[in-house]
Amino acid sequence: MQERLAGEGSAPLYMRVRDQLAIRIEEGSLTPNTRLPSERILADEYGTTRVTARLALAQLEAEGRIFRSNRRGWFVSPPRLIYKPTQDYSFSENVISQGRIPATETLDVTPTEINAWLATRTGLAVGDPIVWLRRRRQIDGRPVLVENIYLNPKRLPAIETYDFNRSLWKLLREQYGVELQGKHIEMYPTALVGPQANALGVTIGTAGLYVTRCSHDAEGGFVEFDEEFWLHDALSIQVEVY
Amino acid sequence: MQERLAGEGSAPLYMRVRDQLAIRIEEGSLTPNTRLPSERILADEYGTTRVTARLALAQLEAEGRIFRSNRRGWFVSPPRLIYKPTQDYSFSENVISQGRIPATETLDVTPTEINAWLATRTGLAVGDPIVWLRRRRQIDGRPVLVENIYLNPKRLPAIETYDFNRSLWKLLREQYGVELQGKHIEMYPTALVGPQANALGVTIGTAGLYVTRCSHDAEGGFVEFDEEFWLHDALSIQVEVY
DNA sequence: CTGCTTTACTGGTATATACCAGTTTGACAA
DNA sequence: TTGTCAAACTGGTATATACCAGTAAAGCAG
Repeated sequence: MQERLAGEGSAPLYMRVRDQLAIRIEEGSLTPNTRLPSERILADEYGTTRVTARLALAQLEAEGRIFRSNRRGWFVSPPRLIYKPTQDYSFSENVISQGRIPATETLDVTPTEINAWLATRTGLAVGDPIVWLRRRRQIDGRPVLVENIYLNPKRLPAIETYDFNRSLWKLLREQYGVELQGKHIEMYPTALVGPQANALGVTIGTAGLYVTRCSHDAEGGFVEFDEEFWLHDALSIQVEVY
Repeated sequence: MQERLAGEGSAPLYMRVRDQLAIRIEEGSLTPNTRLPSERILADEYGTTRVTARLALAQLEAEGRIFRSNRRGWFVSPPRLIYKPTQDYSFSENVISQGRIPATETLDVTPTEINAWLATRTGLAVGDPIVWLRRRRQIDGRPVLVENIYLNPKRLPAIETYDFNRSLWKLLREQYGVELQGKHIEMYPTALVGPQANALGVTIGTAGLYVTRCSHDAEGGFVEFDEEFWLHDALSIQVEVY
């Protein structure tokens, strides 16, 4: 190809490449979940090198417009899931209501003990028993979050014997009569590292959103503490205040 | 120096450099707002090249642990500001209550008209008058967000004549008797580009958090629409639900 | 001491190249 | 037709190098 981009705007080359790709996404010639041309081909098309092409791709990734799948290529990001933490309790119902297909996988269920960090979050004492549940959740087949859930076995006896590949919220309500009342939610953007990046199949350091949620029942007793690691391009958060 | 890092864990070199720097931050030999050694010096210290050193730095930046100031160097990030969108109305008061020093600069005040995008957000009609206000806000001298505020001149006559380098929320209450009642908040992680990156003095593409807030008064009338662009490492969001 | 200019230093952008580690595809054998 | 294996291709990591564009410090002139 060797079609060099004009340097009119004097913008950096990698931003001009970014702009060209953004146009191809916006105008619809590249639709959600479509694979982009490979880095080597893009570099050739725009008359530059892989390093610069990767800068342009990293830019679009940071904007949440494309994502990568390990050694498979770059893909156009699907729309963000709208998530209303003050209203939504069920991931699955929320995903379905937006016309998409949810999936949940249980990675691990481990009875363990409260450590210092969990003690300050849950109000329980260090050494108290807790059930640690790890799940991965998908939208349209794409893993978008992993979560660590810590369940209070005093409030939820034999909780570890249930199937977790379904709505936890429904399980708590139907099997234990728990009506979640209060929640404390905290969230901030950060990078996905270690087990979280692995479980989501993304490069270590991919941008993410970290969300924690501590739920209590109607009597104010601690029920569950939830720690979620989302892909940063997968959700949009909405809060209504009255 | 030329002290090459052992490759025991077989982790990539740039991650091992990252780990070394993270330790220096955690143990306190690098404190908030301290400048890190320059990229060239780091590359030399760890026996590698600038490109790899930059990978390590970009990693820590994505995690929100360091930030850069254009051509001045890399610095250790200060703690995140805790922001409770359901409770907090005043940026300044919130910053002060966390023992830090706020500052606000008015960048621009422009009377203009509602466009299609604003119409869907505010409920007003295309062509209706609106006052567009641009501000930059700092914590301890570091610009952490820029905002576009759209004020309803029908509800707030002569609003453009006031000084905006203070709490807008107090201005509305004291001068117009507005008691904000309902808010619709939306937020998602994205990259800072164009005027926003410029105003914050960061590289185009720096990770950010985009927050919009639409406020109504007690009678349900539209008062103001606010669009905020935050540095991604500057805040932690907390929501309480009862 | 003050104010200006020069210089050194910083990160920002870019090229060229190489090898590695998974994924996908296509050829071939059973 | 099915299963296996090799080849081609993908992004991931890394070195070496160069020049540009701002920042900050040193030095000099007044």
